[in-house]
Amino acid sequence: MGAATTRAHIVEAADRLFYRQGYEHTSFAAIAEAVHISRGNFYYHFKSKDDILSAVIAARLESRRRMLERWEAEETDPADRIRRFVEIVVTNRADIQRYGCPVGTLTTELAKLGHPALDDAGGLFTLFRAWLREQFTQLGHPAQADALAMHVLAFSQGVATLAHAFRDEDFIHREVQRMHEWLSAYSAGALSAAPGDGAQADA
Amino acid sequence: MGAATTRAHIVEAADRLFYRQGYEHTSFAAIAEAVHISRGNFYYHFKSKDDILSAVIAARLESRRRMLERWEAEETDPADRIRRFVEIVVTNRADIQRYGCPVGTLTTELAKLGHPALDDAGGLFTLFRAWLREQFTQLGHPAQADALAMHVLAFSQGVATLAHAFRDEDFIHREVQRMHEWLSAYSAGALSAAPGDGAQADA
DNA sequence: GTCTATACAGGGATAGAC
DNA sequence: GTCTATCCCTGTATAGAC
Repeated sequence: MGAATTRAHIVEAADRLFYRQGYEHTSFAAIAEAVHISRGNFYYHFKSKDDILSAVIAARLESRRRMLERWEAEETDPADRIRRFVEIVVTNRADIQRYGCPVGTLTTELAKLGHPALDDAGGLFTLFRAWLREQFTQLGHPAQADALAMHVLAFSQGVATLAHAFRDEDFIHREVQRMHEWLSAYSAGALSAAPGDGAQADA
Repeated sequence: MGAATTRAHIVEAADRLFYRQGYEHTSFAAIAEAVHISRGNFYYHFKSKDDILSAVIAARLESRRRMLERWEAEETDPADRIRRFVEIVVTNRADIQRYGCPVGTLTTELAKLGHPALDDAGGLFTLFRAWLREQFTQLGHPAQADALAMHVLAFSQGVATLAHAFRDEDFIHREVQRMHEWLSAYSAGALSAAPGDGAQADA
């Protein structure tokens, strides 16, 4: 097994374990077992546990970037792109109910640990925020775009946290439905019919 | 110093540290330093770290129960009681920006640890959920009361998570304002004017 | 590149003196 | 009730053989 693939396997296994068990709670022994290598061999590929975390965060960032690029290619209407984002909690409902949101839970944990990689992990939130902001701007709401982006992010975090706590799948579907209705007020069709920009669409 | 007060001091310090640093990350040494007792002396008051956690959860439950009872006494209108709940994220904005929501972050951590006290911690969510459900029922929405309660909980979790991640106070105020506007559709005044029950109030 | 053996630190828990 | 001393386990990290 080459070094490159072993390294990739470690990152992959660590990613999954950090998500499911948390970063601090995941030991080298657990990762080693998953990858089928010895503990000592880690240090040929990474110099520390923090180093693995950095690689995991970088991998997640890259993965999410590719996902957003795919959405942009597949959906031409910014409103449809935002709907895609909202649907994440449905698409990933099984994992979310079991482990919560990979972005939110990691950020929260690193913040409590006072871990230096917190800012890097926060980049995941920033990535989604900027992307959503861009979509709302294209929809014709440049002045409120960032606030709207944050609102959609808050939706996803709120749904993920409670779906995780209560293991409630119906709740996810209800909140997504509600979000889609809220979004329809900001889509192109409703916009042309509305006299104002957003204050009214919100009420 | 009597046993009762020492025990209370331990619970108090552990509560604060579990909130700020997380449960697993908080060592006996850290609690001992905060309470100014020796490590060994813990085991006169508690038989294990899990035992301290149980006491902390029980204390939080009792604290929140008293808070809700106070709100019920101070506000006669159920709509005002719900508004009180929504305002939590403003009232506690400093701590929330630094440490997140005490209920959500603890529940998420215990879930990742596979900790047996997870269900007890979930009782905090259940407490708020049942209380909010009761207020919405009194407002005249018995059929949707639970879904509305969950929606308000999701709001608070979403806001807390993002306010924590971005340390953004303006965001908190915007989302609270948005929530108050949404709630106004469910208050007694708007209800009598609306033909339907809730589908419309959401749009 | 991968292994075994091991050093070293930290954390939970116990024993027993005072 | 509180202390000190200590045990034991787990976890990260290193050394060095293969």
